[in-house]
Amino acid sequence: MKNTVEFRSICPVATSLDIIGDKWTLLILRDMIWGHKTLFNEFQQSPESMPSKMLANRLKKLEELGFVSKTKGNQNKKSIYYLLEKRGLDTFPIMVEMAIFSSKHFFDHLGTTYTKEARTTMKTDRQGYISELVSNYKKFKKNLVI
Amino acid sequence: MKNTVEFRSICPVATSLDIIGDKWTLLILRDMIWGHKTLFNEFQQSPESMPSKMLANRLKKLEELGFVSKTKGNQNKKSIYYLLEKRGLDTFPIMVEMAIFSSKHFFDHLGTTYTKEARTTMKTDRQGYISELVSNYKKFKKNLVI
DNA sequence: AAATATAAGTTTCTAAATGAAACTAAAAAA
DNA sequence: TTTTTTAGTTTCATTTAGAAACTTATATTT
Repeated sequence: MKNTVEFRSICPVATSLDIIGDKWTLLILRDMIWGHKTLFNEFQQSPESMPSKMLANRLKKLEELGFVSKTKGNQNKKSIYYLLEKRGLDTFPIMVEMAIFSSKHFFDHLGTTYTKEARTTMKTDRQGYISELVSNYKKFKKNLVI
Repeated sequence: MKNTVEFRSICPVATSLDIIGDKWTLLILRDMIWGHKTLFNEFQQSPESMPSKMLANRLKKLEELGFVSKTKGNQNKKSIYYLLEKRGLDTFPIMVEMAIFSSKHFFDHLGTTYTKEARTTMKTDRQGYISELVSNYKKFKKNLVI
C-alpha cells in the first residue's frame, strides 16, 4: 500500500489540501488536541466511528509526515501512544476557523452542544483561545506517564 | 445522482469537514477569491486541472448550499457566472490558515512563487489581509457587467 | 446562411478509495 | 490457563474519482 503525498500544484491552499484534505485526518488531530486522546481504541470511540482501516491508514500517514509521534508503552507494552508534535499542533488554527465557520453557518445542525460561551471566546479572543489549548496540550504531554 | 450532505456528528470541526472536506471544493472558492474567476472554463484552467465532472459536481453542491450563486449571462447567453455569496466568503479564513500552515511546514515544496512579503502580511496582519481581499472581491462583484 | 468554434456541462468506463465486518497476533488480566 | 484487551490487518462489496469522449446551446467566422 502506497501512502505518499502527491502535490498537485505549488499553491499554498492546494498543498494543505493535498495533506489534510479528507474527511478523517483532522478528526484524529481534533481528538488529540481537544480530547487528549492517545490510543487507537480511543480514536475509534469518537462519535464519527472511524473504521479501523481508515484510522490505521491515517495514523500512519500522520506519523510519516511528522504530525504525530508513536511510542510503545513501558508499563503496558500493548498500548501504543500517539502524541502531537509541533507540526500537528500547527493545524489547530485551521480547525478553529472550521469550528467558527460551521458555528456561524450550520448552527441549526450543531445545536447547543458546545456552549455559546466557548464559541464566543473562540471568536473574540481567537489567539488566546488557541494559545491556551496548545499550552494545555503541552502540559498534558509532559505529565503523561507512558 | 444524489448530492446531499450527510453530517456524521454534531462536532463543529467534523461538520465543516462534511461540507468542505475534500480535495476540490475549496480550490473553486480559492479561484473565486484570489483569482476573481467566474466561469466554468476558468476554473478548469487552474494548475490542478480539475476534471470537468468533478468541477460540475462541486459547483452544484456549492450552489445548493448557498456558497455561490449562478447567473446566466445577459450579453453572452452561453456564459454562466458563478459568484461568491457571504457563506462562500466566510470560508476564506480557513484557507488563509491553510496557506499559513503549508508555508510554514512545506516551504520546500512551495518555493518562492508567492512572495515572502505576502506570507508575512498574512501572518502579521491576518485580519487586515482577510478584510482587504474580501472588500476587493465585493468591489469586483459590484462592478462586474454580466 | 452555413460552417466553425466556444461554453458548459454530461456520459462512459476504468481505477482507486472507502467502509463494514470478520479476522489476527501480542500482551495483559482473570 | 483461559479470557480479554489493544492494535491493528484482510477481505470484499460499494462508492467515488478521474480520464476521455461526447453533447447541446449559443456565438462567431466565412
